[in-house]
Amino acid sequence: MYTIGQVAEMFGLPASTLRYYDKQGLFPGLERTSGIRQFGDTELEALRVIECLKKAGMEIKDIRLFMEWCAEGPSTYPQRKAMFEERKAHMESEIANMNRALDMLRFKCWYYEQAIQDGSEDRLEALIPDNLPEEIKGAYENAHAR
Amino acid sequence: MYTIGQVAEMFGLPASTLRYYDKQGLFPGLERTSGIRQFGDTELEALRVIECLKKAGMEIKDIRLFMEWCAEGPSTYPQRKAMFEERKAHMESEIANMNRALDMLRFKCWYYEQAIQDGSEDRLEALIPDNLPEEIKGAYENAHAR
DNA sequence: GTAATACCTAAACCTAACTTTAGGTCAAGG
DNA sequence: CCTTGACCTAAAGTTAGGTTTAGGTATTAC
Repeated sequence: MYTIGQVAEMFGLPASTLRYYDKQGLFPGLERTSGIRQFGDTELEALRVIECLKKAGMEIKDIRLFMEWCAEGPSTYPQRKAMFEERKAHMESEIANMNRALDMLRFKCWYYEQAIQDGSEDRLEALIPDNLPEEIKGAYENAHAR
Repeated sequence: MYTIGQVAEMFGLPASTLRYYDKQGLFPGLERTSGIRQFGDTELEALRVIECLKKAGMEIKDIRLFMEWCAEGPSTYPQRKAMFEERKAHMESEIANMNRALDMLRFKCWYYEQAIQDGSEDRLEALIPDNLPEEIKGAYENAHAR
């Protein structure tokens, strides 16, 4: 069993954030002795899952729902699975989107590199979009695909 | 030249957002005739860039900085390039992070699939982490790597 | 015994990025 | 004329996810 301060240290989070998560219902079974929170293995695992789900773009209220399902037992396996499947699909499309934005950035980096060498953008503008060098053509097309 | 309503329609954004962007200085050269905003090609291209930079996680105030540099001419090519390079690095690490979270999700989906078939998590817990099937081992290890 | 820590709460505050509201101008249509 | 619709502004409101503050308790250190 750990105190809030120890857990804060372990996860590199301020204690206030852990209190906030608790208040939002993210630790449904969290116990206390004389008012003081006792974090056990269940809560540490919950925190690991919370970190993942936050990276996956999930809101606190949905994470709470998941934690409640966990506390309810095997009858909620299907809901939990469905939630993860939905998140997985959402994230895959998010990553695809970000890769497109990244291609735009790659193109812009190349573009300014050329502009710096040339001293202006004029020569460059004549190259776009039909006379781009091979090295950057893919990124350009990917970034501008609708 | 387009009115704010036309641009809003073209980009699928509310006009209030375009006014907000303008107020934040995202269209430094935007002209008006008798008070009414006139969006030209420069502004449409700016909006495309804004959409990209927002996906790249950039804040409005940094996007404004970029737009100001564009308005200043060739002397700011190096700053602009540096900004894109920094964003590119940031995004690459973001995407790597998200891929780790995605592996955790893949593992969880598999896990609940098994739990539903078994009716409980008990058999499953005995498999983790050393007796996982090959198909999911990679995702598990990737998701739990520090 | 008293001072420093670590914990607790409720409630106010914060930030970003919008959105909504309230009130006003102007041109076209009936 | 007068109403409808598209534009304008400033300012207030909204949401999420915390963070900070103010005040209180309980344990340990000197």
